[in-house]
Amino acid sequence: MTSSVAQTPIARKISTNAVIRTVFANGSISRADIAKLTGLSKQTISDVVRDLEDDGWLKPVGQTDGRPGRNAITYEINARAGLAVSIDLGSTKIAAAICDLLGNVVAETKVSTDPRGGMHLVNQFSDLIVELASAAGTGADKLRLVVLGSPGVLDPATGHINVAPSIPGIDAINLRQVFSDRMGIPVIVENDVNLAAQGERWRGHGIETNNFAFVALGTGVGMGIIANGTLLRGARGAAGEIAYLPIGGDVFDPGGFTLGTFESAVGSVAMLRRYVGFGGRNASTVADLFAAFNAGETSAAAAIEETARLVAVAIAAIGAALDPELVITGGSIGARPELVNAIRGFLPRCTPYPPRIEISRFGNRAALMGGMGIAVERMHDDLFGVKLREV
Amino acid sequence: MTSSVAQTPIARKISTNAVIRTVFANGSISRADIAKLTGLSKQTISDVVRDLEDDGWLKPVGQTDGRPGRNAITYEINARAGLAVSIDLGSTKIAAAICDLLGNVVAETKVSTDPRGGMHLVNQFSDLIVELASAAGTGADKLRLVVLGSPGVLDPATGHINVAPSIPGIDAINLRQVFSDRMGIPVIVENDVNLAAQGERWRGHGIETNNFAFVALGTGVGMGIIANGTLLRGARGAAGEIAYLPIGGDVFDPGGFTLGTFESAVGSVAMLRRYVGFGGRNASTVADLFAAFNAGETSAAAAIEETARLVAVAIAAIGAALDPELVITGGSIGARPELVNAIRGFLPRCTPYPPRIEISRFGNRAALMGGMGIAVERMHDDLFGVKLREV
DNA sequence: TCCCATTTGTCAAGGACATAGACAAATTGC
DNA sequence: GCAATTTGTCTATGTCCTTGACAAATGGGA
Repeated sequence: MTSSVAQTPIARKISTNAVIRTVFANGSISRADIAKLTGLSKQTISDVVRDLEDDGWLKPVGQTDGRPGRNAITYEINARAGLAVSIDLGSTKIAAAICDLLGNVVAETKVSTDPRGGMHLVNQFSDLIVELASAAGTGADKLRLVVLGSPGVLDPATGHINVAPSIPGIDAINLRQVFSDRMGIPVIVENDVNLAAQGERWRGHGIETNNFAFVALGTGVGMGIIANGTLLRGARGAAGEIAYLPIGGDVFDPGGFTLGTFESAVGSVAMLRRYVGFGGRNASTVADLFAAFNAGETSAAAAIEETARLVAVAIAAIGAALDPELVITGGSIGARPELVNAIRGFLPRCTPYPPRIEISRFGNRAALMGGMGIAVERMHDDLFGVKLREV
Repeated sequence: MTSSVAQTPIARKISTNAVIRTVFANGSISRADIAKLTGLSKQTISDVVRDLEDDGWLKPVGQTDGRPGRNAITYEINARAGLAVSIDLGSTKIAAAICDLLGNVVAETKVSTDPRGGMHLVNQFSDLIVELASAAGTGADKLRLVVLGSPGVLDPATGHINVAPSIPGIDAINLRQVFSDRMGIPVIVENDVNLAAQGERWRGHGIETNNFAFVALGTGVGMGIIANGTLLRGARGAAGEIAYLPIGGDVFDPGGFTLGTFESAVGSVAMLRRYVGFGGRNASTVADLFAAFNAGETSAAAAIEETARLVAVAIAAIGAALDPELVITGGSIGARPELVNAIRGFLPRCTPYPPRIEISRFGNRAALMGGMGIAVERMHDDLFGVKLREV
């Protein structure tokens, strides 16, 4: 009788959520306008905004001016009220950034990966975060979340990395758990190519597309799939593992098991082997090969063309299975316009409805961007999400 | 001031939804137990149940007995309060059924498809529905929804059928619109293989699996994909159109454009051609071919084995792209255990993580089941769903 | 300069919905 | 027959939202 505990938090949550979303969508806005846009009453908006301001989520930012009538106080999101970390773990480099509630990058850095792997990486991440937080003028205790992109196949339930050939010792520990315990905040681990797809979805070519695929071509190959607007992970987290596509070789050859038939046919090693096979002698790296191509060398052209042909067939297969509207390419090979143009040439000859092909908007920052996108989305959910009780 | 209009329907909607879900999940149940399970107060449950009973959604059904304390009145869903129609349109047969809110079939029938196609089919559907409603002891006006499964590629937004080679004149009209106007209730049009996948998801092998594919093998081939627990349609509704997979032939051969490379290689026509090529002479239909196989004929065995090999490669490709936990096969060829056993033999030799393979639980009723599953789900959503206003 | 239309934001009253606790009614078991 | 138990209603109370009135603030024109 003294005081009821929490009777109907749901109605206020819904209102709060509506207010926050409106402010996110409209930037600096007055309470009167929020009321008009949400359809809620002025009174309710005033109450909700007061609470949000008291808790630091909104801040008054100015006044309307120049129109008849009393000036309104305008409010906007206090972006610094929520900060999160995105880390892209690569075999040679680690990129990391801190972003705020609006997705603004407030600090970013890049270092060499500790070659000892395993727990040493956790230490490295931890140091990196402290350093970034300091650069952002805040404490590590203000961070709410870490999103970590890593190569390898991840168990979607636990975030445990099952196969990560290029990072030593990382499949031996439960990276998500260990790292989360160390930092004291939630850690989300996601495949780096999946993150790249999310990055394009968030602020890249996929921003208006609910069905697309991000295809990474480099030393290895991989794919991130956005279908119905959300990321596809598959039953064991191995969706998009196109290394194993039965294209470019004999799938019944047991050699394809370990390396993957398609990866063996279009990875950088295969491309260079192909170049040598065609008589090329002036390239020991993929960059060299493309330089040779641009210098007019026919063996380089042949190597690129054959690779493009196989990639086009793979995209045709993906198109038949998933019907994407768009395929975004990235990675050291996939980001080369020379290759992509060749793919564009082959595609209409092997599939009746070729998807559009674009090169990643973010280059090698795509995964980092995706991590930030997920972090922002997750922060919004945690802070303002309306969760209905499951019965 | 006279009376407020509809201030906070959301709280009551949430409570109502919780009650309905609890009754669905638990069957015959007392108000006191609903209160315990939902965590809502007895008072609220009594109010909500009274409203639901007044509107005909719940009905009292008995009393508890044998335990100490006052006996409780138990309630259950009034299944007949919502009826819907599922229709599976095939090139030769139309199957149709009426089901109630709980998914019970209350009337079912099967007739030959009107060969004139087009508008004649709408007439046929309409007559069929009146007849079924009468058999179910109700009027057609009690029906809330029709789900229609059809071959062909459907525009996910409009439900318009773009390509349906086996049904004449059906791509010339907006079937969903015309049929819906005729019946005066919403019509959902969905690809038949997608519906089959939904059927397995609802009450078949996919009931506990969030990531699986239904592969239909017969005169044509097709696939329905359930990923993250929901159906994948793709950008143009063509997800799962594995007829065009670059497997079993040269994808750069323009002939594959119209028929589809994979379909040309494993459809029933290809299978019979292959049988003849191996010297077989005793089969003019696929059923004959399997009979010949079971009689020990080697050319039949060879034809089946080669088909199984190609299907296994296709499943490997699908596995690489989607990582399903399970592949369910159906269709006149895909439902044959002889073929599926052969596929199971090939699969581990061409992919490192072969998915489980099962034959459809419902045979040629899978699409009809899927339509009922969608209808039931949609009725629940319409009747008791909690929709938050989008800002 | 003054007044008026316009807009903002608060106040006050009232309704819908939920909760908690008291209590009557119904039932079993000793 | 009585105690224990369970059901379901009644009463009181609190939160949240809405509506309409109203004060405060502002620009524009007479």
